[in-house]
Amino acid sequence: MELDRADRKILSILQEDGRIANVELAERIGLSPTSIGERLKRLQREGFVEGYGARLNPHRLGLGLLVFVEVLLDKTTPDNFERFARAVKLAPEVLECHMVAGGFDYLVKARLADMTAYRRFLGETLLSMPGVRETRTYAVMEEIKRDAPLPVG
Amino acid sequence: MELDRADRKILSILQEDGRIANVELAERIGLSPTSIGERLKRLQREGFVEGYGARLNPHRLGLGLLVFVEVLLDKTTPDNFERFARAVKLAPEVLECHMVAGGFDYLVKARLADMTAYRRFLGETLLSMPGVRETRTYAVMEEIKRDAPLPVG
DNA sequence: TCGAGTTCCATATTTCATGCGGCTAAGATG
DNA sequence: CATCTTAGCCGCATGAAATATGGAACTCGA
Repeated sequence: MELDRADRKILSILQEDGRIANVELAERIGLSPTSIGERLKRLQREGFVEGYGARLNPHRLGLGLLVFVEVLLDKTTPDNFERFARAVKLAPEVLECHMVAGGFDYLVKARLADMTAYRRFLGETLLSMPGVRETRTYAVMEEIKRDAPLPVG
Repeated sequence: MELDRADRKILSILQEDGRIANVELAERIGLSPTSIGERLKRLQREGFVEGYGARLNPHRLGLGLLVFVEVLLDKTTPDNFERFARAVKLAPEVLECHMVAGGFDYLVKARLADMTAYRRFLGETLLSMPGVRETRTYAVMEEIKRDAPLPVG
């Protein structure tokens, strides 16, 4: 399945403004609203568009601290990985978690109110997760680039 | 400015489905569409909602490789930081970039097609950025948790 | 008790999404 | 070359939704 120029434009615009009206989207691309609607439905059916979401301001919500945590597991039992993954998915503070190749096992991205909240999170949540042996925390001092759109062009 | 239970519910639902109809949002919360509309407009005006975006599937778009890169700068000139930040914002492969406290200066998150594309990106983009002294790359083997909603409850 | 402010709602108007039928162009087939 | 088929696009009509307006109920403080 190939994407033509119009498809990419649709995806690009929708990434920036997911609530744009179909008619406006159509005139910005140069096709009729009907065509755009059909294309968009196809893009969703084919799995290019997974959904839509509001972009919230974390600082406005009292989540002023962004941290990345490198996590090392005890390698003894292999199902430690599975249990750790399950625990991570249940923690609302954790926005992302990835298994990586290299000097550690998981990279965790989390948002919290402040350092006090982070210390509690580290002790009560992260270090209490099954199989966690060691963590290294990196607190973000400045967010240079945040949630950039995927390059579709 | 305080958020009550209805506000939080609006934000929570909109994070998951940014295109939900106002009427449906209203009945899921238990208020009239008019009230929900007023609240939503206020939430945008006050900066809680910054915008809306489509969630695209990176793998479907040929961006199968997710990497995190730790970057160290030459600390000689202070405006190196500023120039590096500018360069990062212009690179479409870079989805996030944060200045961190700890063993390195910046953490970069980038999506690329594959390792070949990453090697090109590393050489032609990252290492060519002003003031970059050293990088450590961590390729993601498995995405445990991706783009979780902010906890608003 | 009175007035101001806030929150909510019902209604009306406008705007939008969507389904349907028709049109055209490109490619396949005899 | 004629014809058939398919895909993509469009206009139009209909139903649904967003939004503006006016007004009711409630809170709070003077």
